[in-house]
Amino acid sequence: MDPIFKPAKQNRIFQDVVEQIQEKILSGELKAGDILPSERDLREMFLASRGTIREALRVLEQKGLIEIRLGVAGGAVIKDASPDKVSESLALLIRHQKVSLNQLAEFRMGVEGDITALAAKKATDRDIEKLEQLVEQAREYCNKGQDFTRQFLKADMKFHLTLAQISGNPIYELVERIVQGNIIPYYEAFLEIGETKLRKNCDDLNKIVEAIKGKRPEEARLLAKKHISEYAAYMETKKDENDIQKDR
Amino acid sequence: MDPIFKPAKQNRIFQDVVEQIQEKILSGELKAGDILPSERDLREMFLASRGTIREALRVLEQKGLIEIRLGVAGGAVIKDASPDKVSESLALLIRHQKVSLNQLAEFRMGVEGDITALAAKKATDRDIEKLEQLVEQAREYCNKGQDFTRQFLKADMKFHLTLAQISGNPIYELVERIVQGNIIPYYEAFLEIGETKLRKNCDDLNKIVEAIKGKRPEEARLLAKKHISEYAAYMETKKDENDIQKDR
DNA sequence: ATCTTGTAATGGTTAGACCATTACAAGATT
DNA sequence: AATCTTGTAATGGTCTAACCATTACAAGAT
Repeated sequence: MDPIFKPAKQNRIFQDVVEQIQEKILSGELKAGDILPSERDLREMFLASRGTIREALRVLEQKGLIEIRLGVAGGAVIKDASPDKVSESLALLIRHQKVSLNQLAEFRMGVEGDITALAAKKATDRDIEKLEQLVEQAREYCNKGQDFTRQFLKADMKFHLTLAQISGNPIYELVERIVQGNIIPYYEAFLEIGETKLRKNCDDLNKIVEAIKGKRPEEARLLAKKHISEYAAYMETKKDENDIQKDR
Repeated sequence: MDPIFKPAKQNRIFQDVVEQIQEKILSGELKAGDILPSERDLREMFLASRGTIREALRVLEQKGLIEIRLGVAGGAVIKDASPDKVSESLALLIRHQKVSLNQLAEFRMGVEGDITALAAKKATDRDIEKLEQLVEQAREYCNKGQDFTRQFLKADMKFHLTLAQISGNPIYELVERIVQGNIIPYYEAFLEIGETKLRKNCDDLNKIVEAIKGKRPEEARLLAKKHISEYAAYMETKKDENDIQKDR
């Protein structure tokens, strides 16, 4: 038998709906804040049943492209781009044990190094001022002792995120957000960091700022890598202690 | 008024279904290959309508946790963890945020450098053998002239992907796939690379392999960065030429 | 032994109904 | 006049019942 005819449509209808709407969003025809027609209107426009439209909306929602609002004047609102869903799926992968914390740390070492080196090249005086403020804040929490570990960690995260912003490349900012969103929850379980270690961390940050101030990218890179590396190693020992404690 | 009563359930039913099934998957109670009960059975188990069950299945499917098979003995099959969905959502973000090619190249320079340096540290004799084969193949396409640009580019991509695999860190492999999936489509529009440039590219790859063979990570890093950088710059000029041509 | 066909299970889709939530306007109260 | 209450209508959330499309498998035909 010769294949004279091509198979008639095999796609699921809701997928077609998803693609059409997604295309309009990505092309910019639909911007953040815009509201899609109501489910009943979409049903008429796509000539599909409401159930099918709703399945399409579930997919778009899960992709992070829309958000549903209830009530009159509600509906599917186009969302601004956000790294949340990337973070979510990465978190799923990690929970599936496909990626270890060590591998995440290894990746982070490379990326933070690149970010810091770039920041050292591009930082303006204003940027450096902001970094100094952040380090100052971190040191305050550090001086207040172990109880403020959480605040210190938040300041530390903010510091690295600011570096990513200074790098001027949104991809780095994105990666930083994703990594932070996935690493921190794991560490939060055992939130007790020795005071000596806290002080050491502060000194690290200070040195990094100094290197950036002096426009020495490669030195900044090495310092950042060392900072991450030691931090990860310390957390790993804490984790082991925690595991042993659990075994008892 | 005192808030004596808590608000009655406000969650959407399909979300509850998603969470219950997802939990069973992540806890390992449901393993890859297992099949969920049929929609009609799930409807009875969750005491929900089939439409609601189907909305939950759409979400789980979009998360990459299940896959739907048609026909008798079909149903929702639990999938193994895979980076596809991370890649997809990140690609969405990149398209949405309109990240520039230059920024993608800048990011790639850093990452490819890290990957190559890591590969130089970890490569086994077998790995190096494989890399040499890939370069050999690339050189063949290169010698056949411009018409084989596409094949050459594919070989070049394979080379970088292999480096990521050698690095032993799945995150790098993931990033490499994402970058390739997002960069190549942009370049494919103007697929004509000068023969001198092709040859230069081959030489680059050769040098990188040499550095890896000699276990010189930092040299390998620099070579890789230079390779990406020059490649991106060349493509940028090609792109400008193309734009001018369009304007006519 | 191989091909064909019927059967039943399962996902895909539809239509119509009703409930829950919410913005807003019209009316009631102060 | 200002504020509170209530009705109304639009919209998402859910349910039911039915039929279509795809597919594995068994029973029968060749």
